[in-house]
Amino acid sequence: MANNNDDQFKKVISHAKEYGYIFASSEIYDGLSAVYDYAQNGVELKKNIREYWWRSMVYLNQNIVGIDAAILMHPTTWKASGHVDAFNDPLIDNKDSKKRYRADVLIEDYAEKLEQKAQKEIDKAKARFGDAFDEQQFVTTHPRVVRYREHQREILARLARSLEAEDLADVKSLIEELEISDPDTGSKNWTEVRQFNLMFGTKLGASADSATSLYLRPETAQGIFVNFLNVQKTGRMKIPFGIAQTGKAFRNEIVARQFIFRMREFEQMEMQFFVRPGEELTWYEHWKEARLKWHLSLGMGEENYRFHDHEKLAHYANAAADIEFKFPFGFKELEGIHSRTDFDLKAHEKFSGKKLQFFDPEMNENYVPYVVETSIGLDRMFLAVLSTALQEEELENGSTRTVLKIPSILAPVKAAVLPLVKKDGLPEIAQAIIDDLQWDFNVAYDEKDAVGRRYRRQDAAGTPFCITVDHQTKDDNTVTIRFRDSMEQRRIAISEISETIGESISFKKWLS
RNA sequence: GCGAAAAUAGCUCAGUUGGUAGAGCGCCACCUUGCCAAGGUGGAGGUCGCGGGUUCGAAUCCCGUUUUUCGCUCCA
Repeated sequence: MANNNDDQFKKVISHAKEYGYIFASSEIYDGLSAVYDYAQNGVELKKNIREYWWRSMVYLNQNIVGIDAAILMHPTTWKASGHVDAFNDPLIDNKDSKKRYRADVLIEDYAEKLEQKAQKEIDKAKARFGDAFDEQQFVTTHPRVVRYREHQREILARLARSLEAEDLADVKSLIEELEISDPDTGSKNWTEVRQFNLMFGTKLGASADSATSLYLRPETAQGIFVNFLNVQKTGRMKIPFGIAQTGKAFRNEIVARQFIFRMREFEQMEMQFFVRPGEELTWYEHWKEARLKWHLSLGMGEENYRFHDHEKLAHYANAAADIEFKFPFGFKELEGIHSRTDFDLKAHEKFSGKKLQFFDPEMNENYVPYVVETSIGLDRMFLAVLSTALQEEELENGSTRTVLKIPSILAPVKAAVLPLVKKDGLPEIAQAIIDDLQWDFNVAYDEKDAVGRRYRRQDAAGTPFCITVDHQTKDDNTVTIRFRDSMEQRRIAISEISETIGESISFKKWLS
């Protein structure tokens, strides 16, 4: 089972390369870890997914508008968002158990144990003295309690000092002095402490000494939050309303793997929906449902999706769920729907000193809106489509067919126009058909090899329609249209081609 | 970052005890006059991931290194 899935995943990866969807970045230099390029077909599929999302979110919701914020943002943004703290971890490995821990957490846990010991003494005394117990006096005089607490304070103070000064050697020393061991195995054989910063740093300004340190954004959401008031004012938006954005984000993952599932440079499609405080959970449920409906509209199988509600919530959220998709390597997060409360806007108010509030005429008051976020990984969506679409079919005649059943609205090339033979004027007719279709659709031409083989070639590339020009075309201006998924063929007039394709890739048909 | 496995043509892979780099598919040209792949002829494409070493001689043995896959770890 696992092997089958591995095989399927390998096939997806090599098919992605062979048919011009995904290449490893800088391949001639042996590639770059966890960075990939979208190739000639990949760029079309990605663009089509983005557009399918954008139309659904922005065009079909009169109270949602889009923006495209810069990747570079003022550095204080990341202090306010919490990324500077939360994305910056001092990590240490145990050489024996091969386990990795956060060094600061190990030390904090040790300090916590001291506090527990002190608490134990207090509880003991409390039990002994009953009502006569003076806790205030006890904790300041009892030698063991005083010692535990003092020691704890010293440790935490030193940890804070070391982290502040980025003195990782001292953090290591602290672990050694305290004889902290691996919680699992008891080993004290530690590596050096290393700082892992998940944000990519860069410099603004050409000369090194005057340059400002910046980060490449680790999420697109903050570009929306800092523009909240601009959009609200200039767009005359009334709560509830949303701001949508697609764009690149960057994370220096410790381990980035599984093809394009986890990349260091990736693209998000996010929408932040601003609501009245207290109404956020209603909207949270609304967007959970709406987003799942969007996924299901593509017809990739209801059984391939499931919700995963978060039990452990991030510091800013009061409800969170993932839409998980069944990738070749199992169910994994594809999209997140988070109720982010007023955390982000409040934080930006605090750090910027600017009010980020909405005057609600119905309630006649100002407030900081609550936020419900939908955030989907475009690259993950791409992988979901590609891995589900790739199928090998056993045909009645015993042969197998490799076919990419990409939903036609997302397919990179909508139709291939094929002259049955490359003479007798058929190529010229085919070319004339292309000249007409290419105004509305991305179409391809192929005259090489037997037409059956060309069909298979287009199947493997994911093209939903083949238009074949034959000798009869010269007599009555009809062609054969052949459908990728059913392999069915139908005779239609040249004048009907555009309408037939157009109908099958109509947003209205797919999204309503 | 640790551990394990791997890296040979566009793809999938073979390559014997170290002795002149191969197959299938794909690609290109021409022929075959063709409606569901795999007819014929010809052709292009690889300093075997990279760098050292051992050897008369290295894809093959040794060391290092890079990348990939899987596991651990982390994950807003």
